[in-house]
Amino acid sequence: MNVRTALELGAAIRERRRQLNLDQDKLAKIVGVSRKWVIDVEKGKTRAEIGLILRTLDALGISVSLDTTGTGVSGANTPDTIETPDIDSVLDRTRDRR
Amino acid sequence: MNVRTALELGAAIRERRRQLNLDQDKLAKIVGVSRKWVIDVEKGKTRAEIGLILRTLDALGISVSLDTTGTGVSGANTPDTIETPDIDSVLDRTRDRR
DNA sequence: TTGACATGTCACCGTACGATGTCATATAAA
DNA sequence: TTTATATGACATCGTACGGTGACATGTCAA
Repeated sequence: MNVRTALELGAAIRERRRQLNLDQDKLAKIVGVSRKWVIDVEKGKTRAEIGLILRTLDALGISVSLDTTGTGVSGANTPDTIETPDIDSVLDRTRDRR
Repeated sequence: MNVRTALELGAAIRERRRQLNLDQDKLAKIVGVSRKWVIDVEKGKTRAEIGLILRTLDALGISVSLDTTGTGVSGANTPDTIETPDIDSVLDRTRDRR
């Protein structure tokens, strides 16, 4: 499953937690966070700490893998075709994702 | 590439940034964070905000995919073999990952 | 050498984190 | 009904966030 936002991440965590028959309190104790934190994260909190998120995913048996999507920001940038990244186009793709 | 810690994540971000010939300042401007933030994250900051991390990965053309690793916390938990998750074993797996 | 650039460190500040504990709804079983 | 459980909302508090701007290295080319 691909994830691009905190909302999707929260949904994945919640879904997996339920698969494992854990309630928020049990998961919180396992991960070592407060139940409030679990609630917020499952709701898609964007400012949650990455370390806690990773511990949560780990506890739920969810592996995280990264992959470079084809070209990246502005084209391949192979050694002999170095280009200055086009900041504007990047901003277009990044804009309004708050 | 699999990621389990903020340190590995930071390394991946740094590596990809360099692949794209971006300096920390350019990446910071693209993502909308300070250069200091980029420095800290690349060093493996565990308390960085997940929303900013996701925006950074997105800007770098790094896709994030989640996958449930086989059994998960305490066994399959198929509908007719529901078990109460063994918290102790989970704690064993989660312990000392600070 | 000088100059420009990339990276890292530092102090300051406003803001929000995450923990704790309590209360309010459900929902379901006794 | 009562009881237990699960989820969510709320206030409070100490701590660290992330931004800003300045300064210190290091590297590399002119």
